Amino acid sequence: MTITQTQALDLWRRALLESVRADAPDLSSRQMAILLTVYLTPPPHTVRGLAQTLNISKPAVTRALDRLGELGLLKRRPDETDRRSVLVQRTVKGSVFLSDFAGQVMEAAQQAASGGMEPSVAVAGLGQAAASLPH
Amino acid sequence: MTITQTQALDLWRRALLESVRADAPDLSSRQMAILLTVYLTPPPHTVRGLAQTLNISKPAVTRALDRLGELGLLKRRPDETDRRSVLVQRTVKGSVFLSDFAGQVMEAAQQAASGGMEPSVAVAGLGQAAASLPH
DNA sequence: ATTCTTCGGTACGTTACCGTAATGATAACG
DNA sequence: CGTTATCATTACGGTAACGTACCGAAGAAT
Repeated sequence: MTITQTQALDLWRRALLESVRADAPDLSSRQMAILLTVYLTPPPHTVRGLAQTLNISKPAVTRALDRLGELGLLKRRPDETDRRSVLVQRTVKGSVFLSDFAGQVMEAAQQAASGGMEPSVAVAGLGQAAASLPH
Repeated sequence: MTITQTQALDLWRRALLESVRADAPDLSSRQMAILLTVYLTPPPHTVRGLAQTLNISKPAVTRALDRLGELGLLKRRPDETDRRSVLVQRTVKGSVFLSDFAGQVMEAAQQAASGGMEPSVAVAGLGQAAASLPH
């Protein structure tokens, strides 16, 4: 899967637009990153581990888990072998949510690849401006 | 560009992770959606138009433009022909920002396609759970 | 001219998130 | 044992976002 700069941005735009339009749970970047990490990365997942992976503070992870727990997209389970720790686990609802979201991204990818409708002007401008600067 | 469910989620995860780790301007979904819409969609862009496109309130757009303006990623220019309106315009800084971001997405797409490291277990679980429910 | 409509912005109260610092519980070590 | 270290969580103050409601300015209509 190799994509152009324009395709990358248009993919992101289309998927994000769907996500914003629907007044769905509106997760923050951190919440979404945690959710995806838990579902796509081998367990176990602890608060500390997630905090390190995302490079954010532990309380931020705790609060994100609170929120994702309320929504039923994730759940906590005490670690039997070390009762200080908490293991973050997947739920059916979370799987469905991510499955739906994946569908949106896939569709966005299709449309972004097929040109959609009007990439030419805007994209050309972006390419020029960005290429003309040392950053 | 046709991708699988797993590739879609892994792409999103990897790109998002980079974005979260770097303590970059940390834009909200709406802010990002506005930014991308302005850069990838033919002008003119007005507050009201953006509000309709994203299906959010006008004040939300105004505040998002305030923020994106502070960051220099976008700017407002009064419409000469109708001085009630404001035209949202691109900036060099915004172009560079999106160009960088596109790079992250492209890289994430590469890695997601090549399997990265350990998709098997987690992904299988997701597929099963999601497929087993009527949603 | 006087209304009516439409534009973006402001005011207000609410909600949610952040990071730092402190707390409680468990484990590990002397 | 007692102490220290390591979990996650809560407390706190600050910041930023939300939506509803309202406002002044500017155009359109009569």
